[in-house]
Amino acid sequence: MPERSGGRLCSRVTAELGGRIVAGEYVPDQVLPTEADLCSIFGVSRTTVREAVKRLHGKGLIEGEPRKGTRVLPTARWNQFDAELLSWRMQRGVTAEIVDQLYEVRDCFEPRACALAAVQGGPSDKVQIQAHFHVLADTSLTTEQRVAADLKFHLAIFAATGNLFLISLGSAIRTALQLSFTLSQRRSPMSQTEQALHGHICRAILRGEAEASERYMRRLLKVSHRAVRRALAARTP
Amino acid sequence: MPERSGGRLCSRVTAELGGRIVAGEYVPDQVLPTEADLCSIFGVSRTTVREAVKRLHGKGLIEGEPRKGTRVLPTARWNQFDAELLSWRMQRGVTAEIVDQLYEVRDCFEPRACALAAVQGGPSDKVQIQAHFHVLADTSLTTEQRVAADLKFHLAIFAATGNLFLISLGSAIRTALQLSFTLSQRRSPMSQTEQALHGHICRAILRGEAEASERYMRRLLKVSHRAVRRALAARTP
DNA sequence: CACCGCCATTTGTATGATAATTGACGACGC
DNA sequence: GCGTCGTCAATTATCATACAAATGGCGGTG
Repeated sequence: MPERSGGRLCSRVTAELGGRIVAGEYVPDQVLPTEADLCSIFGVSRTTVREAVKRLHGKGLIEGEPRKGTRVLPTARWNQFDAELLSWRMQRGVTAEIVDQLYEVRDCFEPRACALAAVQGGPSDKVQIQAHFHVLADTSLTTEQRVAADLKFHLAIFAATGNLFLISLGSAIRTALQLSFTLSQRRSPMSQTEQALHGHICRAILRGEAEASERYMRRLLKVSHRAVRRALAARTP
Repeated sequence: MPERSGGRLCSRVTAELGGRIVAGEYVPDQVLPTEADLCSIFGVSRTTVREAVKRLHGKGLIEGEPRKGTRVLPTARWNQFDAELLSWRMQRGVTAEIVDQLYEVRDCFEPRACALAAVQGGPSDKVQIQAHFHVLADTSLTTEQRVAADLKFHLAIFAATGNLFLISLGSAIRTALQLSFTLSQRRSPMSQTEQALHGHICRAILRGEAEASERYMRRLLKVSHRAVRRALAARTP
């Protein structure tokens, strides 16, 4: 029985059940114990189980039909960009595969987001980006604080695009990155190269230079990806 | 009382409430009637309301705390790529803004997905892509059937990448495109240009030509975007 | 052997009650 | 007068129970 404290009971059950599903304990198509069984498994009432199940249904993980039971949906129907789902996946082991796929995705849209921010971002958006960069460059802060600033820097770029989809995508990425940084041993202070690239990106966006910001972001992602992979590889063996 | 038939009661309430939120009837931060009020508004029991609320919670639309009530979260925390959420947004009016942002995102991902499919896709993946293209090219079928094949063609490309995030993205896009096609008056038979571009993409992927497939997909998206915009503009005035 | 109808199982919905959380207000002491 | 503390009330969270609806299987019957 997971007696992890904090948070609502329903949330804990949701996380437990969701975690087991993403861990492959219950595989797509069919399965999942009946609600009554889940009650005894988790030691909670049917109401609570049901609400957890509904939350997972809302994320596209499962689907229920009377008499036939509640079955796990194929992974293609899961909302892989859901922040909670991502966090469950990464807490059950940050594999190189997840990280690689994540950077693949980031490489698709972050450079473009830079270009959009440079062209379409308003002055207030750009000031935000700059502000977060300044925190990032402040060497007197703790690593943790600078990691937070790093995330906010990237989120501010998304916000500047004004594209709801990209903004939402940013939130998901935020969760993933935060975990990948934290779990992969809070990599040593950001390299000089990454530091410098952040600066280049920031300035390019402020000046409205779309292509330059795009290029710099591509390079940053390449460098960052390598760093995360190294940190990950150094942990597992 | 929305007496729309079909589907479970809980699903209807979820769609109604979710629809009202995305329509801006309840704005972010604060508000939302108490559960008891929602019961009388929708004419259902508290159990049902609660399960609908939990589903929306799972999508990141709302958050509840005892005594403080249930409040709408800022749009940045919504899972914009959730298929249901997208469908609610588009059913309440497919604005040019949504379509534009959607194509912006597609332009980020789909060309890259083509390149990945060309390089990393296995033989069976590629056969699938080809099969859907052949349906698409069959002029003897109904428009509806070919629209379906069009969607499947794009989904097959995502599937061939093997990247879970991209595959999930495809599902969301699928919903959006289906609606945008349907609502925007099922545009006249796909233009010759689009037809030809699908063929170019298909062949380039089968041959493993990453850059070529990427280029063709970019052109297809450009053409398709214009077509949808035209269809949309012709409907509203 | 084939067809029909009843029964058991499982999710869906309803109802009522109790716990837990937290904001608001008022009483008390300094 | 002012601050601190306790009580109250409102609202979600959780529990227990019951009934409805759907569906697959089982057994009865011709």
